[in-house]
Amino acid sequence: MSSVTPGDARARRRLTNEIKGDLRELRNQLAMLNRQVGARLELNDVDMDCLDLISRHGPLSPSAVARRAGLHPATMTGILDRLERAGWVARERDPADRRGVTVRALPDRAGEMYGLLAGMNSAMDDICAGYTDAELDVVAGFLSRAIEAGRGATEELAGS
Amino acid sequence: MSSVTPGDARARRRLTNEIKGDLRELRNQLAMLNRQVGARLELNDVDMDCLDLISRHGPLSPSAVARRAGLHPATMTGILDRLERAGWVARERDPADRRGVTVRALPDRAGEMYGLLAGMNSAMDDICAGYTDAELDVVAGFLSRAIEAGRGATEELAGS
DNA sequence: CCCGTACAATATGAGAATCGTATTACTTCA
DNA sequence: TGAAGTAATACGATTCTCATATTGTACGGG
Repeated sequence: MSSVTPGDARARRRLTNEIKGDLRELRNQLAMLNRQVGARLELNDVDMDCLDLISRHGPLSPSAVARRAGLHPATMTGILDRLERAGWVARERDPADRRGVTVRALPDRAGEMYGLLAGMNSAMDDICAGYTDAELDVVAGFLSRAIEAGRGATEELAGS
Repeated sequence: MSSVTPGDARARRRLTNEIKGDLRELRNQLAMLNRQVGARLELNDVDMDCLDLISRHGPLSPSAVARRAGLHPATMTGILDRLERAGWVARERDPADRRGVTVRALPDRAGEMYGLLAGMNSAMDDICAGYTDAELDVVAGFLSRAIEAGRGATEELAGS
């Protein structure tokens, strides 16, 4: 990311708006992909989101997942019940604080989901293969920043 | 997008995987942002998705929205009832085929949602402002391709 | 022209999910 | 020790989803 070239301000504005629109469209498209995958696995929409959170951000307490996902703690109990019954996660009592529970993603069924996402996965590999290392760096940096912006905006709304 | 530089294959693989992970995380984060916005507007999660589809892809028939969103047509009736009651969309009879209905997004309440997304919006403006035109082109291209990949993967799952 | 078939949207009812509140179990601090 | 606070969950009322049935409309063949 080098310094900004002045360029044509109008064209630049258009480009920025295009990117913001694309981001919204991408979110929607990926949500639909998720819904299809979830349907195959008999997983609820929200359940997938939570499973994703648990898989990515390590063992978490139910309330931590609820906070991150913006859901009511009581709702989380139901979600975890379903995920646990279907063998996606395990609940373990926190040895340090016996009120607490930590939820851990189990590797067993992960392959099933991976299989359903294989098409998307290889499509993304193909796309990435068409870029130079430097370009991929730009994209990766952009995505990280966008995630961070999303987190910030979410917290701002959640906190007020 | 120029031709690929050989570079270090291992580092490249790592970079590609990072991007794929970021994409999943971004989806999740934006889903949470959406949930917060939806909560403020008393809009359901799915309702937001459908409203987004209708806003972006012009007037659509209920069944077309249902197909795109991967939802049952009867579910769509309920969703549109809620959206219509709250003044987000309008149903109009299709003059060409009187069995049909077309759903159109109304501009009235769009500003409310825009306001809630203002934080995210300006954060993205800031992020984009830090890139050169050429870099933004790379990002925009990448996003378009990723959307297309998502669409393809979704259709593949939906069709089978 | 009319009838049978096909299609779009919606009504209806059964099952499931969500969330506010109450409850139980445990910790922490006075 | 006991009072207050916290984590998770049980429970019930409300809401949502979806399979099926129904209504209204189009269209092609006789």
